[in-house]
Amino acid sequence: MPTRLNLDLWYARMAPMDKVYDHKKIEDKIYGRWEEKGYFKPEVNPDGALYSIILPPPNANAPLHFGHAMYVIEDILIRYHRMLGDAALWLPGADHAGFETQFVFEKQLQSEGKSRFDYNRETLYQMIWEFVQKNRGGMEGQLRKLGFSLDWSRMKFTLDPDIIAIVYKTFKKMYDDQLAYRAERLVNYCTFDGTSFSDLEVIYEERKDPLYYIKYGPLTLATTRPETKFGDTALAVNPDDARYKKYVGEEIEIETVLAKARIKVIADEYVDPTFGTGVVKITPAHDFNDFEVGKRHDLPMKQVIGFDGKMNEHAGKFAGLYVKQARKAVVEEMQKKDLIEKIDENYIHRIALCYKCKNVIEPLPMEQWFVKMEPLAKEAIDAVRTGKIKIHPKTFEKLYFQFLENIRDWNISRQVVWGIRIPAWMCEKCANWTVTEGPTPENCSKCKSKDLVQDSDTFDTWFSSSQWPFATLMTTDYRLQPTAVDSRRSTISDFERFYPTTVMETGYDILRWWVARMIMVGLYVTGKQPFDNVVLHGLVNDPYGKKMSKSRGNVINPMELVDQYGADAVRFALVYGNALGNDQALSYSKLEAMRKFSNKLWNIGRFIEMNKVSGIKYQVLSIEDLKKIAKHGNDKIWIEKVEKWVGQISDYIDKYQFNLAAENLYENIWHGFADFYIEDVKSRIDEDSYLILTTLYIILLKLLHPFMPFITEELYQKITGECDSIMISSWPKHD
RNA sequence: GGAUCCCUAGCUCAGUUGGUAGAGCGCUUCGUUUACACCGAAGAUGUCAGAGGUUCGAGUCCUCUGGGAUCCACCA
Repeated sequence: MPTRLNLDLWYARMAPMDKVYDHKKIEDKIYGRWEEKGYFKPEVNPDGALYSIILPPPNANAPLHFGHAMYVIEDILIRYHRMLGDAALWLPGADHAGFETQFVFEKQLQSEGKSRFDYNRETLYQMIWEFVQKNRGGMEGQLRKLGFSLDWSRMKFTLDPDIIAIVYKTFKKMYDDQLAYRAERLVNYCTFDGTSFSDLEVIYEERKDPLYYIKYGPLTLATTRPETKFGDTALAVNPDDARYKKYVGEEIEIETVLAKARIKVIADEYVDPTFGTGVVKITPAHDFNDFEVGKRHDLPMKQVIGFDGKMNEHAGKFAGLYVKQARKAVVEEMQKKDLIEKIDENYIHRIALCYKCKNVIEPLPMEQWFVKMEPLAKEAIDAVRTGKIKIHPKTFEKLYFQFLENIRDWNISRQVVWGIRIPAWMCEKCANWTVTEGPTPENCSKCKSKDLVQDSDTFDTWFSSSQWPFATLMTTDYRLQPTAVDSRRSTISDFERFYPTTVMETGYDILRWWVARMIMVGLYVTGKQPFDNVVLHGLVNDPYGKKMSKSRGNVINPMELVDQYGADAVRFALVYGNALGNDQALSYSKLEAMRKFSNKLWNIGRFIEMNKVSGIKYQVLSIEDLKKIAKHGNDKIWIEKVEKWVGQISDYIDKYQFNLAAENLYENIWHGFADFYIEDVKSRIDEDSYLILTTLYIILLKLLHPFMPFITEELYQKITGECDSIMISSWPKHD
C-alpha cells in the first residue's frame, strides 16, 4: 500500500514534463518531503565518517539578507559529504542579537508613544521575547526556501535555558581563573540610548569644530573640549620638547573660570609636539588616551559629566547643563576672563558617533566586566600557526594574527535588558562580588551578608556566540542506530561525537568579532579547537558594487530573487564566477543565465524522458557496467569524460573551490554533454546507448545536486522512477 | 595614521604550484517546425592599471607609483 507521499510522487512521475522548467511547481513541495523523511539528520549515515558544520546563527528577529544566502557554501559541503556517506550534521540556530533587537523593539514602542522606561526589567524582557517569537519563523522559513539541509530537530536559540547555563558556567570558570575581572574603564557611552558600545559599534564622522587655544597659567594649550577642563588632573608635554622642559614635574598655578587652581605638568611620549602648542590637558575620566596617560602616571580620575549627558557638581555653576550647552557657556565665560588666546574655527577632526542614533559618543568611566585576552589569544594564535586550524583562503590568516597580536581586554558588559544577565551579585555591605553558575547565591562569599544585588548588565551578544560550537553540541544528542549485537537505541551527546566540528563557514567581515573569539573561548573551555577549518566567503554587494545597507536604501531581499529565478539558480549564481573570499556584485544577468541553465538541465531530462516513453527503461548501472556495454566509440569517450569530471568536481569541492566546480559543471553539462553528446546520440539511440546516456546524466545530476538540490531531485526521481531521494544517494565513484 | 584586498574583453568576474589569456551577459553573421528560441553553429573584442626588477619565460613572484573598496586605530 503506497503512502500518500509515494502517491504524490507517482503522480508527479507520470505527469508529462513541461517544455519549460518552472521552479515554482517544484521547489516548495520537495523540501517538506526531505524534512519529513528525516534526511537532514546525520543519523541517515549512522556509520559514516563524522562531518559537521554549525550554522552561524542568524538574528532570530530579522529577515535574511544576502550574507545568509552565502551559507549555500555550507549546504554544498554538507550535501556532498552526506552523499559520500558521512554522518553529516548541519546544526541550525538563531541569535538573540542583544542590542540590535532591543533597538528595533524600542523603535516600535516609540511609534506607539511609549518607551522602555515605562516598563520594569522583567516585563520588558518578556515583551521582547514575545516580539522575537513572533518574527522568528520568518528567518527559518527562508532558510528552508533556499534548500538548506539543516537538521531542524537540533535547532538552538542563544537564549535557550540549557545554552544560558553553559554561558554562566563559562563566565564562572573565567572568574575563578581570574580571567574575568571588574574594572573601571572608559566606555563608549551613548547618553541618548543609555548604554555603552564596543569599539566596533562606534562610527566616526569628520566634522569641523572650533579648536580653542586656552591659557593655563604660563602655558597655552589647544582643545576641542573646554567643558571637560573641570576634570583635568594634569597637563602633559612631550619629554623631548625643549620649550617645556622646565615645567615637567612642577605644579603650576592657573586661573580658571571657577577659581585659581594648581595643576601638575607631566611628560609623556603620547604628546605630539607639533600639534597645537605641544601642551595637552589630561582628563582621564573623559578621554581614552588621557585615561591611558592617567594610568601610566597614576593620575586621579575626576568625572565631570554624568550618564545623563549633563555636567555634574564638579562643574560648579555649569552643573546641570548638557555638554554642548556647557561648552558654549564655558567658552563665553573664558572669553570674558580673557583666558582664550585664539580660536581656530576650521579645525577638522573625527568624532565618535553612536552607530544607532548618530548622537555623539561620550567616553565615560564605568565599572564593567572584562575578560583578560592575552592568554586566550596566545593559544588561538598557536592553533592556526601550527595548522590545527586552517583558514581558507589562507590570506585571511594575516588579519587574524594582526587582530590577536594587538588584542585588548574584552568588555563583556552591556547595559541592555535583552540578553543573558550576568550571574554576579554585589554585596551591599562589603562590595565584594559573588559569581555563580546561575542560581542566586544565599549570601556574600566574603562577609556572608544577605544583602546582595545582581549586576543589572547582560553579556555582550558575542560572549554567548563565542561559545556557540560547543554549547550547541553539548545540549543536543546523537541517536545511535540499533546494531545487530545491540538492538537497543541509545544516545550520546553530539559534543562527544562531533566536536571539534569540521568547518566553520562565515563572512570574512566577522573573522575577528566572532571566529577569533570562538577559537579563543572554545580552546579555553574545552581544551580543543572548536573547528578544524575556517572557510570565509566575501560580501554580496548591490549591482553597482556598493555595500548593501539600510541607510543607502539599496538592500535587495534574497527571497524575491528566489521567487523570480528559483532557489537553485540563486544558489548557483552565488558561487559561479566568484572565488572564495572575494566580494561580488549581485548580477541579474548571471541570475538569468543560471535560470536558463536550470532550464537546459530540465530539457536534457525531458529528452531522456521522452525516449523512455518510447519503451526503453532505465536501470541502475555503474560506470564499470557502462564500460562493458559500450560499443560505440563516442559512448566510450563520454563515459571516460564523465568519469574524469567526477574526480575534478570532487577535488574542487574538497579544496573549497566552489566557483571552479560550478563553472566546470555548467560548461561540461551544457557545452559538452548537451551540445555534443546528446546531438551525437540522438541519431543513433538504441537500448545500450540510452542506458549509457541516462546513467551518465544521473551521475551529472548527482554532481550538481549539492549546488542545485531541488531540480536535481525532481529530475532524479522522474528519470529513475525511484522514490528514494538523490540527496541520500551515493556520490559517484572516482579515483 | 596602520593594515588587507582589488584594478584582466563594453559590463560582472574566473584564471590551481610562473609556460605567450577564459566564462557569463552584451555584440556580429548564419541556422533550426520534433529536449530546449530560456536553442544551435561560427565570429570579433584585451600593452592582464602604470613603471621597474627576478627569470629562458610573469596576469601569476618582488619593489615603487596611481585608482578603488574594506577593516583597524584614532591625536588633544
